[in-house]
Amino acid sequence: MEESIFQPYVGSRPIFKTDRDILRPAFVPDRLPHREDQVDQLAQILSTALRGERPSNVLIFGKTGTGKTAVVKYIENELKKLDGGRTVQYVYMNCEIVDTPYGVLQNVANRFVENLSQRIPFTGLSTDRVYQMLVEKLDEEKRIVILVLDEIDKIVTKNGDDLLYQLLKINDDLTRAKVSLIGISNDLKFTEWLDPRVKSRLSDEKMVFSPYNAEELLDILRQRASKAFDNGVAADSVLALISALAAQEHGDARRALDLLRVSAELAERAAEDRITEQHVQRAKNKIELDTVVEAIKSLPTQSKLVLLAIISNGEAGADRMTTGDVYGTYKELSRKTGMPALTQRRVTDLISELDMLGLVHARVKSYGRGGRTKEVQSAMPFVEVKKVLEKDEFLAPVRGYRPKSQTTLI
DNA sequence: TGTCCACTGGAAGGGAGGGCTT
DNA sequence: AAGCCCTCCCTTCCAGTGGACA
Repeated sequence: MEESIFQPYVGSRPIFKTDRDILRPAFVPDRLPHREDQVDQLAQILSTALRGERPSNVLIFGKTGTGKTAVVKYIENELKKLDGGRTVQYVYMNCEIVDTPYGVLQNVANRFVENLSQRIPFTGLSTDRVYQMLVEKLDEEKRIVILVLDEIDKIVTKNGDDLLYQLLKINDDLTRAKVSLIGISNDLKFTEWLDPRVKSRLSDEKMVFSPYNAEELLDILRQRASKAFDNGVAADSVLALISALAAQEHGDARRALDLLRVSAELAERAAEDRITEQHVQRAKNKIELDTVVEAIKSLPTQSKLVLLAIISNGEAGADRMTTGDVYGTYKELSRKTGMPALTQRRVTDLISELDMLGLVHARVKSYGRGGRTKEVQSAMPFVEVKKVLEKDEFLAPVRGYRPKSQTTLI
């Protein structure tokens, strides 16, 4: 045991006092700084549930990392303390992960099924059947169900508001149970997509979470740091730097906490006993790179091919290009790799997806007589992207590919 | 002022893949 | 086994269009 590769790491004093989960965004602390008002407001709305009445539906708006989910989960914990989950039941559902009507109904219903064999399968039944099963399950007991739909805009933009309409009037089909909805969205304008009836029913109560400013972020960090670290590990100046950085990114507390956690991990790995500003800078770069690398890695092969086409054109000197240019190179690449080539229509969708992931910039532009098309540009350094893309086996045949200086690349 | 390009992006639908029901 | 259902990924078809140029 004396000579071990672990030696350098076991000797050093760990930086984290306890569990590093304290710094994860999903952790719900026993106090939410600068969200006291929202907590009060939501508690007031939901308190009717404790009297056995159905609370109003609530719509919560706010950008990422403004504490929406934290407040909702905090209230869930508090309700449980009081009620023990007997009459009030909370169901949390993230509609970005479960984003089909069938999926939502199936998931919610399964929360009320203990017997594994009675669980509703993830496919096979009609949506109406699943809805009926959900109604039956809910109505088995007299209870108030608070259904939280996080990222509710995702399900509306993809599938329309039929599901919401159905859920909003589910109480007509229930005799013993009652359901309230809490919708969480980071898109203020998403209600514009909704049918007016759905809109008014869903937003009995509205709450808006504004972004944290740097001082508020600092308070949050201080609170968490004092739990996660011993005194002196995370100096106030370091925390201030982190909150300043996160405040620039529209006051995202999740970002701030990630930065602090990764900074601490870097410090720990370097066997240092305190976090320095260098650690923070490095953590910032690491997080940014990791996010991009992860996004590219998890792309389907066809999207990778499209991305590679954009990068290749870029390397060939065409900084900006049209959809047609991308498609030309893409077709060439798919021929060389032996992948079936998708239609241009499909490829434009893939380009838009890459745009939404922030990997490329694409905006529609008119060149007058030259037509109207997307102008596409890589948003990332070519080398970095290529490094990741080249790890994909399917793309092996086109390693080192350069497009013919053909196209009319702008 | 009108033309006309190179697409855009919506709509509809097909079919493969999963799996229930009878 | 035949008949359904739901979702995902795509294709086909196509009306619509911003703006440089004639």
